[in-house]
Amino acid sequence: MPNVTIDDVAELAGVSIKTVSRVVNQEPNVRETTRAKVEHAIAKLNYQPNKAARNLASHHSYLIGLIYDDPSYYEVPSAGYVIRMQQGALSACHASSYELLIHPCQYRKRDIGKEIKTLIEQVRPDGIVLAAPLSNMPKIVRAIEATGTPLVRLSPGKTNGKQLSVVTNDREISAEMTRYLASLGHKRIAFVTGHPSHKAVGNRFLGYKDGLAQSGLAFSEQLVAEGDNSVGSGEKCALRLLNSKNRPTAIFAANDDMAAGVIRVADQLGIRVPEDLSVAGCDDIALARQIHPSLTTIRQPLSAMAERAAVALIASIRNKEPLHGTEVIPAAIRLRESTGPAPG
Amino acid sequence: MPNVTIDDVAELAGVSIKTVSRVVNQEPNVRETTRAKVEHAIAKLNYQPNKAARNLASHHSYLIGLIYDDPSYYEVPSAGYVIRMQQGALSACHASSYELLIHPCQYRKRDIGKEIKTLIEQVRPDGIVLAAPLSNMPKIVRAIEATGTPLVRLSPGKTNGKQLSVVTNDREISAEMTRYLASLGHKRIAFVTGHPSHKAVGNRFLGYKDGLAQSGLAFSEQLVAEGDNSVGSGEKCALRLLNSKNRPTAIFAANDDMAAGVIRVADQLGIRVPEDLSVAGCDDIALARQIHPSLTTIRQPLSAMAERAAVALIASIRNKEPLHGTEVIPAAIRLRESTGPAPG
DNA sequence: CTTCTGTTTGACAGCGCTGTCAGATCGGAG
DNA sequence: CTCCGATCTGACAGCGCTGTCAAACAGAAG
Repeated sequence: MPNVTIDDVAELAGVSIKTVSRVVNQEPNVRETTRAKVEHAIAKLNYQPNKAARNLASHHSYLIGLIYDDPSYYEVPSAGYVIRMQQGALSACHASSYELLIHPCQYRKRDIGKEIKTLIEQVRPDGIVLAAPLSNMPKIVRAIEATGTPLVRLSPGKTNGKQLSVVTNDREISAEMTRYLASLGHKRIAFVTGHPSHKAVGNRFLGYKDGLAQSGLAFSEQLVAEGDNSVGSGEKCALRLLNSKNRPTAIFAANDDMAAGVIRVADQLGIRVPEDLSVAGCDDIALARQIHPSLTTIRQPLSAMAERAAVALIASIRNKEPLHGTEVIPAAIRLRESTGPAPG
Repeated sequence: MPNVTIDDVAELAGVSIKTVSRVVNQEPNVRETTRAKVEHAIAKLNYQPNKAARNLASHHSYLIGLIYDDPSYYEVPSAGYVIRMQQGALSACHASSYELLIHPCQYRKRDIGKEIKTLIEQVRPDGIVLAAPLSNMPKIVRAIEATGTPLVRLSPGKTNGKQLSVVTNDREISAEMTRYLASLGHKRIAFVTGHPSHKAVGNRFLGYKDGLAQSGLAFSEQLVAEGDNSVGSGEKCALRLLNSKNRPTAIFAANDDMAAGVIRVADQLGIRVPEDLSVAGCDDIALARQIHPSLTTIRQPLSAMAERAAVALIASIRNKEPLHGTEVIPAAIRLRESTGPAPG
C-alpha cells in the first residue's frame, strides 16, 4: 500500500507541507480558505500522519503510561480495579489521540525503581498515571520524578504537593455511609479496619468516626476490630464482634472482602442479614454483587479518576504548564440488600 | 537531560554509527572485539536507542495491538479474562522489547469495522492479537485483514486457516472432566449448556458427550438443560434438573456462572454439595474460588495463549514468514470442594 | 501612496536512526 | 607472495514530520 505522506497532501492542496502540518496540528494563523483546501485534500487522500515521524521531529511520543500494581500477584486479582482505571485512561487518551501503554509492576521487587526508570527512558511516555498503592511509595515516585516525566498520582492519601494528585473523598463518603446506617435506626455500628499500610483505609476509619459524631453516637473501641483486608480477617473480626454481648446491629467494613467475610460468619451463626444485622463494605468489587445478600458498599470513581488524571496530563503537556495540587472526585454509595432498618 | 544518541556511542567506541546500530540490533557480521567495544560504550553512556527514530527509519512500530471485547459492557465484567490475556501478551512483548497497546472495543457498534481499520492505520502496530469472541466475527477479522497487518486469533472454534489461531482443547478437557466425574462413581451426570453463539460452549457439550461415551455411560436428553451463560439461567436449569425424579448426582455446567447458579439452587433445596451433588464449571473465574463450596472447574490457559500469540507474531515479523495454522494450548482441571464421590 | 504592524506562508534544516552499497580487511588457497 | 571470496565496516541518503526563521502579504494609519 503506497502510504500517503504529507507531501502528497501538500501537492494536491497546492500549499507547502508546513501548511499541511499546521492544519493537522490545529495551529493558529491559517486562513480559513487555506484550511478548507487542505482538509479537503486530507479527506480525499485519507491521509494519516506518520506517528513515528511526528514523534521524532516533535520530541513527543504521544504515549501515556499507566503504572499499577500487578494484579496477578494476588490470588483473587483486583482485576476489576485495573480494568476500570484502564477504561478511564483510555477514553481520555483516545479523545486526544494519545495511546495508552499499560505497565503492571510488582513493587515488592528489589530493583523496582531502576526497572521503572529504564522503562520510562526506553519508552519515553509524555506523561504517567500512577495508581495506588504505588502512588504512595516514595521509592517509585522518586524513580519517576528522576526522569522528569510529568506525573499524576491516583492517591487516596494526602499528597506531597509536588505533582497533581487525583483523590476520592474516602473520609466524607465513609461518614455518609455511617450516617446512613444511623438513619436506619442503628445505635451500635461497628467498624472493621483494614491493613494500616493502606492509606485509604485509614481515611475510612476517620470518616466512620466523623459519621458517628455527626449522628450523635458515641465512639467505642469495643466496636472496632482490626482486619488485614482479607476475607479471612473479616471472618475473624465478625466472630469477635458478633459473639460479644450487646453485639452491634450494623457492621461497616473498610473493604468488600472483609464485609463478605462478615456476611459469611453471620450466616454460619444464624444471624440474618439484613434483618438482624446490616453489613456495609467499601470498593464495590464484583463479589459485592454476586454474594447473597448483595452488599451495600461504596463505589470508588476509579474510571473517572483515571480519566481526569490523563486529561490533566495531556492538557499540561499541551500548554507546558506544570501540574500540582489535589483534585477530588466524589465516590458514591451503592445501596443493596445487606443493609436495612435496625432490628426491634 | 542531554540525551545520548547513537553518535555519542559511536564516537566513544571509535566506530561508525552504523556499527553501533548493528550491535544494538544484534545483526551478524560484527567482530567480537568490536562488539565488546561498542557494548562497553553503550553501558558507560547508558544509551537508549530512540524509538521514534528507529521506527521511522525501519518502518516498524514495535507495537503489538491487543483487541478484545470491552469488559465494561457487562454488569459483572469479565475483568479477570482480560487481565490474564494482557499479562500473557505483555510478557511476550517485553521479552522482545515490543510494547503492548490495548484496545477494548464494542462489537455491537455499527461501524466497528471502520473504527478498527482507522485505529490500525493510525497506530500501525506490527501485529495484532484478536481475542474471542471478536476473533470469530467475520466483520472484524476482515477489517484487520484489509490493513495487511499480521494477525493471530485467540479462538475457541475452528479457524479459516488464513492466519494463525491459538486455541485450547475445550472438547478434550470437557471430556476429561466428564470422565473424572464418572470415575467418582457418578452414573447420572447432567450438563448445562450455554448460549449457542459461544463456540467454546458448543465444544464443551461435545466433550461432555465424548466423556460419557468413554466412560460407558449413555447420553440422555433428560440430563441436558439449556442456559444462556448467566447465573440466573444456571438456577433455572438446576431447578428443572434437580426436581426431576431420578435426579442427577453430578452437574457439569458450560461455564462458572451457571455452575454458581446450580450451587445456589442446591443450597436452597437442601441438597448438599458435594455430598449429595457434585457440581463442576468451566472458566475458573474469580467467583469459582469465592463461593462455598469452592467450585471444581476448568482453567483456560488464557495467559499462555496470549503469550504464545504474541511470541508467534513477533517471530513472524522478525523472519518475515507469514503465520498460519492452529496451535493448541491445553487447559487444566482445577479440583476444588464442589465435586466428590457419588452418594450411596 | 507610503509606512508600519500583524497575519499568513514557505524554504530548509534537522530529529536519530536504518538500509544500501561500496570499500576495507582478513584468511586461506594457489 | 598474490589472488579471491568471505567477512567486516563506514559513508551517505533518506524515513516523514516539526521548528525556525525569513519572506510575502494584508490592512490600518499617516
